[in-house]
Amino acid sequence: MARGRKPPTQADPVDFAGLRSYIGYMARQAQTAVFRDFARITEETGLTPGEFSLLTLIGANPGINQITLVTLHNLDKSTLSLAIRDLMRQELIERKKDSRDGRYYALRLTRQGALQLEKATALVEEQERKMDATLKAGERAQLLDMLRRLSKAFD
Amino acid sequence: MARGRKPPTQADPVDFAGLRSYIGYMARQAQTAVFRDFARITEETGLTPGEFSLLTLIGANPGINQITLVTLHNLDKSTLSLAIRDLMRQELIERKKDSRDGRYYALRLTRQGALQLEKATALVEEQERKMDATLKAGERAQLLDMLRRLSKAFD
DNA sequence: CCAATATAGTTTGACTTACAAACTATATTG
DNA sequence: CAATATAGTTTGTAAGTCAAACTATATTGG
Repeated sequence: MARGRKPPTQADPVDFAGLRSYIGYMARQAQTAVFRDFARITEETGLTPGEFSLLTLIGANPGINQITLVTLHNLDKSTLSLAIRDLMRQELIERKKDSRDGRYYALRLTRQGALQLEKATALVEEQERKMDATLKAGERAQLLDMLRRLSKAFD
Repeated sequence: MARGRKPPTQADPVDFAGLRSYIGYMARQAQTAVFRDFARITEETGLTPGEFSLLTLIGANPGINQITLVTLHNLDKSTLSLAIRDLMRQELIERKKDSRDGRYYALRLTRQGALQLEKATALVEEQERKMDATLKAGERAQLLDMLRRLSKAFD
């Protein structure tokens, strides 16, 4: 073994230019790292990151409608419509027409949905602990607050 | 005007459950907010966020090859191959075979690429200043450092 | 030297996520 | 009741991603 190889990539150190001083760039790097790690959770539960947060919101707010979810997540309503359809097909959520206003659906978790959400939540908490390991005391709260402010900066 | 409407979405406050205490969730929210805002930059320069960071890296490291970019950005080499093809078609970069090892391409910005990058960089700096407006003194450096540590947590 | 193996990069196919526009259906109000 | 607004669906399109099979070039043990 061990034939036909060369130094792993570049011998010279790479110049990141200003890239690493951009919050936009670093936020993307962090976010894609988290998502790559989430693949493990997806394997075990069948839930993608987006599905996980939708189920969490529906679980905590039974009877919530799609348009509310749309504003919370800043997605297009057509995008959400497809996501909801998939969750219905997987029988993780169910819905019925609002009796007072037939334009709305009231969304709820199914028994199976609540179960899957519970499993996924445990794994997500684990993932969060892994992140905590890289943070000092108090930094988590600070980070969350800064991220919240950043999101609001572009409203 | 003003007919057939109702309260904007949900009257009751929404329960975010644990969602807002998850770094994973908040990082995604912040990142998508930044990307939505980047649309303005894309309109003016024709560059997507991914193209911007590729051009920045190529600009700062003339002669860099694709496999190095792949490891820096954690993408699949096939994904990068397509991105490079598009940048070539737009004539923002050019490449020539490494004379010592014909498997490598040496990538460089074209004159046009350097120009577009310069324009986009100015707009990105502006975007960063907008984020700074939500941060207190010293927080930017702290945030960048935490994001860097998070990325490394999942290596 | 050359066969075997490793590496750089491309092509193709599939999948995911997203948005926009046109549509259906229901509700409100002048 | 006609006009308008809102909730949600369908369809088309595009970007971004990965994986596998492929081409081409390079290295090295025997």
